[in-house]
Amino acid sequence: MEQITLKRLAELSGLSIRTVSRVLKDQAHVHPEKRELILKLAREHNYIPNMAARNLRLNRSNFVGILCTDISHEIFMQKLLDLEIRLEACGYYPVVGRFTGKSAGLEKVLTQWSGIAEFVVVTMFVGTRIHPSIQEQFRRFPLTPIYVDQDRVLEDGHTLNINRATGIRDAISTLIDEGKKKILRCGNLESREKGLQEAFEKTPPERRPELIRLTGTGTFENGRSLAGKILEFGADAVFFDTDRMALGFLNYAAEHGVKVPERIAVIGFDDEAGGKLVYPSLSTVAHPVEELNKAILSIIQEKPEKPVHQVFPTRFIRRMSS
Amino acid sequence: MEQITLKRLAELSGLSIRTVSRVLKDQAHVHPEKRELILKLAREHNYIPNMAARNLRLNRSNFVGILCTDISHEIFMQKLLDLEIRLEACGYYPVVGRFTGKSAGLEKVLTQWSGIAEFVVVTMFVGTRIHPSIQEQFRRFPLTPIYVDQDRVLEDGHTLNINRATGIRDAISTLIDEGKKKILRCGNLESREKGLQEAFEKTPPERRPELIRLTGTGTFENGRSLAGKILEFGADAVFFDTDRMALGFLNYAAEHGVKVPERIAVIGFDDEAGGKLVYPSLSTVAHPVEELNKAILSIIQEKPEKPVHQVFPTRFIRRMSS
DNA sequence: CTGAAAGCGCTAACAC
DNA sequence: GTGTTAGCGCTTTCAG
Repeated sequence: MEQITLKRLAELSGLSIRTVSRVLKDQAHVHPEKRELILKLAREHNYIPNMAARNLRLNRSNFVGILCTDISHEIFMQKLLDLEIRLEACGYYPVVGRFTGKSAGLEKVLTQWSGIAEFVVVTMFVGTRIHPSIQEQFRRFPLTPIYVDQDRVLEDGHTLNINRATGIRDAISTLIDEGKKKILRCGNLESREKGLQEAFEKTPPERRPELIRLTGTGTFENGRSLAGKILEFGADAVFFDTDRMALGFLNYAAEHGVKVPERIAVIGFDDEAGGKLVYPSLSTVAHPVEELNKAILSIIQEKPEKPVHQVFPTRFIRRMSS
Repeated sequence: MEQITLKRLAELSGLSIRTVSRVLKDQAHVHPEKRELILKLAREHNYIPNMAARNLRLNRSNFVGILCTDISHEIFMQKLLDLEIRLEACGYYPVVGRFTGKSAGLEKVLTQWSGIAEFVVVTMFVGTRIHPSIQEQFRRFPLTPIYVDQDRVLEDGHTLNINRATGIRDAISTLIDEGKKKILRCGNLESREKGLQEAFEKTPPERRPELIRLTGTGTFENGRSLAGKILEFGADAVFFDTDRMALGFLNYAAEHGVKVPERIAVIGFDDEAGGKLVYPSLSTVAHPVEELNKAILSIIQEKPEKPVHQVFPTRFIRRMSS
């Protein structure tokens, strides 16, 4: 179906483009009769403005690029969903692309998005640091990056970071306050270390429980396969670096009749949806999704000259497993 | 940062736009020296073509709208992720928007997407039928809808449907073949009925198990709260209309020490990721995600004149719960 | 009140 | 080999 244009509408009505435009944008100073005529014609021909043309002319856009490692990862998903709703409320729409940290793939995406989006929200797994050459690459494009969760300030764009320590500290503190004597931490994400230490440090030495560390890859399978070992240690509480691992552990516990939290309290990190579905439901540390997205939106709307750099705290969510 | 344009590059080099364009598009017939000069200038000024302008001129686009009820729903998520990868491989990117079936919200989205995307993939929950007035609305926009899973043919666009019966029939047949005597089906989705009946009908009357029906809302909570009742019925197998419900049941079973599948076999529908995480892992019926998305891609690439109407079968995935 | 016209940044047919 | 030019569909300034 051929889309009708302003020009064509002008021809059909015998009026000028300017007048047609006035009517369709509901501006004043048009003779009522001519207005009616144009409106009628527009209706008959299903006139729909071409946003690409409008945006080009106005030098703006209503799309926001979202780059992430893997949207299927639940945390990204949660963030994306929340962000999408907020964007849409302001007439913006997310365009999504994958970014694994490779320069080649990024080049392609940014090329395709140039002139169509103005901002690109970059959310990667923590630990996947943006390489300086990638920043350099961004600088070449007319797209302003909003780096999310890079754990440091990247001067070429806006940076919104997440303080993982707060939620973890509260989680561990709760365990300590409730008298746990042997806490095991499973995983090897550096980002989980600080909160753990803070919780121990603020506890008087004589009340500090024993702390055991066990490395782990972060996957469900890994959590499941480490479960036997963790139980052997005789820990009465375990903090997993990821909900996935914690869920793997709970899976094993359910299979082997290990009582949680009676025999061992379990806390994860991420607040994935699965944590609410299992029995017992998983205590965890949640990302500051809403706060983060509000900040993203304000950047997109206000387009601040100066780079914005903010940090948002995580929070402990207690459920049944602890 | 001001983006440099072809025009400006032409001024700077003292050559014409045409020549600059030739060089930048790597076309022949340009004097090597001039080529070098332009290339140098382009590099220095970070020339990046404006896709909005290019697409406008070429009357095409590299964005595909995706409308769905709720991307956070895992099934949508799985489909979206797979589709995104396929699209990106061909230089297309998904623009996502929410669509709850309301005409007002749709109007806004379609308006913003007109001229920017050419196709809109519409995926709603089954049972949420597209109202004719919505189809009418689509017709007014220069966007071709690709209706997914509407369980019937909508003539104003392409329709790709899912045959739920195949997977469900296989699932139930397995239960029957393995000697289950009392099968309970829980849920009230009409779309789950056919496969169930097919399985019973192809079984000789004397071997047909008893069939009990129980309505259910489809949620995790609902599955959990119906568990007691289901067990009281003395069913030795239960098919849930959704994995969510099945997971709720398994959660209850784990809590109360009910052996699955020994005492009761459990099968869900949807193949959500959570089904692999629980213990015992959930047998389920999977959507034809890849096949569906391949079809979507081929429509987008080939832009067939005639509406495409296809149906894809679901399939049974056996895990530990049955 | 209304219209002519410039121009957003890019493409490409058509000259020379 | 290279330049001129006419748009894509829209907005908006400036004249009348």
